[in-house]
Amino acid sequence: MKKGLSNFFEEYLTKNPLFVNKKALQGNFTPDNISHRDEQIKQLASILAPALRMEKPSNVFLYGKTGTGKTCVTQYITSQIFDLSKKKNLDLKICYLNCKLKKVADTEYRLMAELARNFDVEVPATGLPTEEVYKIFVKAIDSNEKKLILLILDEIDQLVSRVGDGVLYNLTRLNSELKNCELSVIGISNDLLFTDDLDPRIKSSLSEEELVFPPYNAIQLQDILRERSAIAFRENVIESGVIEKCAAYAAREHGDARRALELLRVSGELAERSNSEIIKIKHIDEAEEKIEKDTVLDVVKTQPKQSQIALYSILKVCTNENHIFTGDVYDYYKDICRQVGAKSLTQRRISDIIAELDMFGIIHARVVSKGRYGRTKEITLGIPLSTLPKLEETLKEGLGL
DNA sequence: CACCGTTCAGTTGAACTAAGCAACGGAATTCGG
DNA sequence: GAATTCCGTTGCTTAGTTCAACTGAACGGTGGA
Repeated sequence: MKKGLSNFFEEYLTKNPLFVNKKALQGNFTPDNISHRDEQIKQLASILAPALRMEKPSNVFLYGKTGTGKTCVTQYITSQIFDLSKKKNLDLKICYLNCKLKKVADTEYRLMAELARNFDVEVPATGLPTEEVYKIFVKAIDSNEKKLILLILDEIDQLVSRVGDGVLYNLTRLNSELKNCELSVIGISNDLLFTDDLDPRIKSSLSEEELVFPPYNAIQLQDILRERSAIAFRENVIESGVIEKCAAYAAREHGDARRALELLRVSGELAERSNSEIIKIKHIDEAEEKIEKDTVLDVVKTQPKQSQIALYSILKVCTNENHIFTGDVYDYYKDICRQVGAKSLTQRRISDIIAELDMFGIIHARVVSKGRYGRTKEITLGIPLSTLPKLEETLKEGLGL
């Protein structure tokens, strides 16, 4: 047994790996050149260029669906600016914040607290007035030397939909309060119509410039995949047609490049695991399934207990009927709570939780009117049937059922 | 048949509450002289 | 007497609750053709 294991490891090491540099396919990788985004790069670069003269660049808004390169382009440009500014000894600071992350930047207080922490100031998680946190932040950045800050707010639409646009107003107002310091905001939004229901004053001051990132088409995705795979894999390990199929998959999903890359990476991992010398088309199908399963499980595991109970109820009710509504779920939910020994929340809250689960894409909840028989949310599962058993098992385990 | 008020089962927004936390200030304790 | 520690109070955020207004199409009744 032991012998077998060490043999296995030895064999593993002598095997020719498919990957040379797996990082190139991972989400946070910023490549040296980004294809099919020349226009956006040029524009964003020229908008942000004044930073290198220590002049405040205009505020910018970037729109585009997920995986269209918004974050990638921004990070590429800002890191270049940062490098250059370092060489020239400029006091330039770049803050990147993802507003979607729960418990990090999903309220005004937490956003400011997190910003302040970026400047090495400790801010308690609660207890202070938000106004006070603003003061702390201002004090932290507005020291004697002149300074320029580029604030990148990713998924800013999430923040605004949760807490309203007052935050943005306060942010823009901040500049007038700062004496030696200037602050530019780069807002990144997945929602193209985001600014429509924004206070016009905020809109005009915050989106002085706007950039739209169109989705990639299949051909462009292929280019990107080829480029990255050239870095990531050894030569000639990809069966012909694999790239094309990956691209096609992702193009179907509104041209999401991140997804395409992940698909290719996981395909590679699966191929390697199955001792295949090359990545074959069948690995893509396996990868597709695995990604779906993994992301869902990942999201579910990190959900608070109450959400898990709610989801479990939905799952259970769903297996019996195909059209299910909030009321059914809530009844079942209360049962489960009793079984688990958890305090059951009100229906009001469950309604919100269902909406949250919908946002994660695990379920689809649609408000329907059933005429005289009321108005409710119609809930359907948003995940493939193949992941159901595993999901149910995970939930059961997490809840101790 | 077309029109219209009623009705249901939640949805949705707003005000409110409890739990945790921080800061502030005064009281109690400690300490060195 | 000064410095330090220790509560108690006040005021904040946040998650969740309570309250109440609102919703929108099917139902069922009415009236007109």
